[in-house]
Amino acid sequence: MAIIRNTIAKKAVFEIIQSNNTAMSQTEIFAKVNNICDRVTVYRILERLVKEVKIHKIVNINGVINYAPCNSCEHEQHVHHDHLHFSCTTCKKLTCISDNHIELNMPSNYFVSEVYLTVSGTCPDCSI
Amino acid sequence: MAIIRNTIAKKAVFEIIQSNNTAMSQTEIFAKVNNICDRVTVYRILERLVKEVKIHKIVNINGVINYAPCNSCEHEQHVHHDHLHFSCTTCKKLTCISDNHIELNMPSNYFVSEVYLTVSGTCPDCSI
DNA sequence: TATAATTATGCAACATTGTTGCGTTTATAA
DNA sequence: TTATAAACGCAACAATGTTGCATAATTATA
Repeated sequence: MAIIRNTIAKKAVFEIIQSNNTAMSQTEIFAKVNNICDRVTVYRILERLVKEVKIHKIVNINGVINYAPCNSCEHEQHVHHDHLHFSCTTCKKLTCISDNHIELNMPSNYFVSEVYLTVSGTCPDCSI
Repeated sequence: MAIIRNTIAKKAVFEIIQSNNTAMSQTEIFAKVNNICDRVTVYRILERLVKEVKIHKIVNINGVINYAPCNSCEHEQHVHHDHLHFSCTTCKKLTCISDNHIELNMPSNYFVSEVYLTVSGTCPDCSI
């Protein structure tokens, strides 16, 4: 079984994600690590953090993968985040918004592991 | 005002999307057009078809953009598709599934234009 | 403490997906 | 039939993500 190491770069990446109020892409995160580590290392750290369920992965409506901390969601087996993601078409920012639980009506034989509810539109900052 | 042309390549692309039971990526579509046209042309055709609301754009959980026909959704201003998208983690296929309407509980100042509900997991074909 | 094992990193190279500019071709209206 | 705008091909580029491999760093253990 793999032993998890908490390296300087990993701590820095996690810190950056947690202290931001919107979800961030790899590019944005890498821009903030200030060359502590390589671009590839950031990708690998993100992969590990996702696997450790410390952050989660969300795609915005343009297909760019974003990362957000797993604070609010005290998920049972990581199923059903009780929040939705707002993807602003103007500033491209992705924001987590708490919301009610979603009722699904799935046909049989589909095994559901995650629910992603993303809403696009204009965020308060851009609708002024 | 722009005049819309219905070219051979455009007809072919639309035909391919419509006759497939899962949403398709540009790569899959291009593989099927059999060199009628260039790779770039496929991108531009897809762009036009989206603008004409003949197809719509969905991202799968890996961030790859997929296209599906706008058959079922008799959308009012294209808001609220009454279906969800199932993104299979095994075969990566994206399937449209009809579902009930989703009730949203948005904070004020957020202007909602589109709702994307994507569920990931294992599809019937992969769960055997 | 020394050494082995394994985890994490850097670098280079590559793959995939999507975009832009520009000259040419083609479809449509008059 | 011809003018015009739309669509196209090609080349080049940009952004994002991945892989292989040698090296460095950390942890286990002898």
